[in-house]
Amino acid sequence: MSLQASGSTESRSFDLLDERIRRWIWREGWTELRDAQERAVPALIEADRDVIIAAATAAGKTEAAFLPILSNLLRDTPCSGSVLYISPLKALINDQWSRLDNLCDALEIPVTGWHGDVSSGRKQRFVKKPTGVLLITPESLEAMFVTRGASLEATFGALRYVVVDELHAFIGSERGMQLQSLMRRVDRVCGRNVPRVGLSATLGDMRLAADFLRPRKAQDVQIIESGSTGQELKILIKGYVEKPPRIQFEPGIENPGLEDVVPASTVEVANHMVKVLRGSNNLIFPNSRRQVELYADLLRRACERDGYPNEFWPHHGSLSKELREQTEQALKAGDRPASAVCTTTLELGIDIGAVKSVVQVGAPPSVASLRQRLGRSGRRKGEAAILRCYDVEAEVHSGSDLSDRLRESLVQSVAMVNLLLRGWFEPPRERGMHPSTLVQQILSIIAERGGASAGELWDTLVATGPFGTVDKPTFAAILRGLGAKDLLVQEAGGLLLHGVAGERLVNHYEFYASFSTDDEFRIVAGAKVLGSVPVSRPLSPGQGLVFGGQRWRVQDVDAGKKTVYVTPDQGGVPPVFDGGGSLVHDEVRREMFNVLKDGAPVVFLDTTGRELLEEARRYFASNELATRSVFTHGGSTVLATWSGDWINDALVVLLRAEGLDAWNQGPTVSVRVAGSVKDALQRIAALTPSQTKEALRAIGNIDNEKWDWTLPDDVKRDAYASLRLDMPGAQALARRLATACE
DNA sequence: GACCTGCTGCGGCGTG
Repeated sequence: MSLQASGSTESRSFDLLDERIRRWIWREGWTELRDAQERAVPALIEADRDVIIAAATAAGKTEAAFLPILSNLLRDTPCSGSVLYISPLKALINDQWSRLDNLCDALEIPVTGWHGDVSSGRKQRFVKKPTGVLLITPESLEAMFVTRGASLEATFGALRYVVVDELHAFIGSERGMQLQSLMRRVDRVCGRNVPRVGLSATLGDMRLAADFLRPRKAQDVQIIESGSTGQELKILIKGYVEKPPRIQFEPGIENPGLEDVVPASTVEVANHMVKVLRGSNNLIFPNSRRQVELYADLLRRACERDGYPNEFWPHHGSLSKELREQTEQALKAGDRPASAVCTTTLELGIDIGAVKSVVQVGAPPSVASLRQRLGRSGRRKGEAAILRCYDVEAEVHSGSDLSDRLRESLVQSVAMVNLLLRGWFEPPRERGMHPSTLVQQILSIIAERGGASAGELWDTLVATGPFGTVDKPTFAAILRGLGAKDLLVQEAGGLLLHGVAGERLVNHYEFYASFSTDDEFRIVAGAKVLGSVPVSRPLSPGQGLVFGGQRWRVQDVDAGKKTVYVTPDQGGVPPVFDGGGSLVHDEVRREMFNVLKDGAPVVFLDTTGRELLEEARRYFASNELATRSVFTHGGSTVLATWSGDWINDALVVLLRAEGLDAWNQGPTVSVRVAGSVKDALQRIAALTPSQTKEALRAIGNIDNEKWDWTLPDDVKRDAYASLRLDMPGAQALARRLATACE
């Protein structure tokens, strides 16, 4: 048997695969191995190194990893080795289980899915005979360490590979730190470094990804990067000027429709979408759950109005699993057109079939996110990827602020598309300390091993683990803090055990996730759970509600059961959700500056968009914003920083510590008090690192991550700064701005 | 105005 490699030389990799796998490939009717697959086989088949496979979506990454991995497992009959596959999503585990089971069934290799929705019987079966492929989430793996510490050696003794899917989704977050720590702990249980395999969409900085996969040995990670497909891209940004609602809200009006109370320009956008999207599958990203509900309702109404069956389905994290699956099914089914109005829930790799175009409402949260979204479109060979953006800009009047004058949202969209076309996107932010997750891992290791010494914890988590930026005094202070809160107690011999409070924390299932979530009310209609809303945004009886793509009225709120009961009705508006907005990167703000300074026409704007950009450029030029960075506007001193939010936020913190009322206003930072700004900037530029740390004391609520409440105050402040502020950047900026004053 | 992800063990009840 032989097979062509892509590029029509004979495939040598094919010959390396197990005969049963080669037979499976023939039966599937493959005529060649894709580039990434061809290169992955020799890298993985001996299980002797760490590998990253980075390739565009749908390039066959899963098979690239598993064909050689399974070939390796098949060297023993019956199969006695195992593979640990870690995924960020339960839905992805379910998808991958179907794909792998189809292949593994014929090979007599068991495939076990293990997450919160899987029965304990199936899990038990794997523990009894731990061979084959285990598909698991980081949280379920954490639970294994906490509740099955004594049997881990038996469970993972024959482990040959650890595969991490959607690697990029983990880098830079609490969950990423947890994953790194768990992988380290797996190695320790096995008494050797188990080869790691990272799967990802093309990552910008491969060194960063390698360093995440195998800290301290990144140089030994083999990188398999499969180039872009050279796919055609079609982009259009449509500009709109906001128009007031048809009806100003008055209590007297009976049941106004949503289309009457939202800005008329929003209805215009929705109507245009219906016109161009109907009849095909699309993804619509309006940036927030509230806007998702709003557009889902407007689009559904427009279909009803025109006498078509509905083609638009909502999808976001506060919808129940049933409603989300309904939307996924509609997209996948393929028997009639369906589009999802969604948040980042549909950005990751769950299987939703082919999508014709991607629609972005308002500026995207980041270039990386825009890129990921666009990767969902035009996946069939020869099809272009299509991006449609809608930007609604405020009507400008004499009192308008700078952001409106400069058409910030539209300019940000243009800047982000420019950067996308140039191949740039935000690198993951790796500077975060995440001591909150360190606390979780300390408590977890104590559960796993039935107690641990401070030295053992230091060794596993800091010296050879992912928390390398933590120094000894900080580590000791964290342990002392845990002791003071009765989370830890120390035995006479020095062994650390859980205190009463620690025991309670670890023995509850909420312990396993490294990230925190808000308290929520469930929304229930009859016997059906529709989803949830944050407790911080209460609903009251009688209120109309748009949710899950339909209209409801609140009948009753049971605060004890934390449940809101609704019945179908007309009218109402979508609920308000909580959530942190994403931060804009320095490079995006720099590009926005260039877009405004430039006179060059932007080819992917429509007529209104071009007019709006020209307006903004005229304002930019007539106020000499290309050269002036300090000026007054509407009674405030404006510092035009054109920096990202990490620098802007840090500058605000430092100005406030100087006693000035400052706030971050997007591309600029506004400072209210004139006159003394220059002195303040000069003082800020000269601050020592310990003085900038001191300035952090002025920040109020900095409990950011799940176990921050267990941390000493200054550790918490450092953690906050490492994640959200760029102090050195802000000081350099202050120096520049000080010289620009007057 | 502002995203997302995840979760065990056991008691109680009904059914074969």
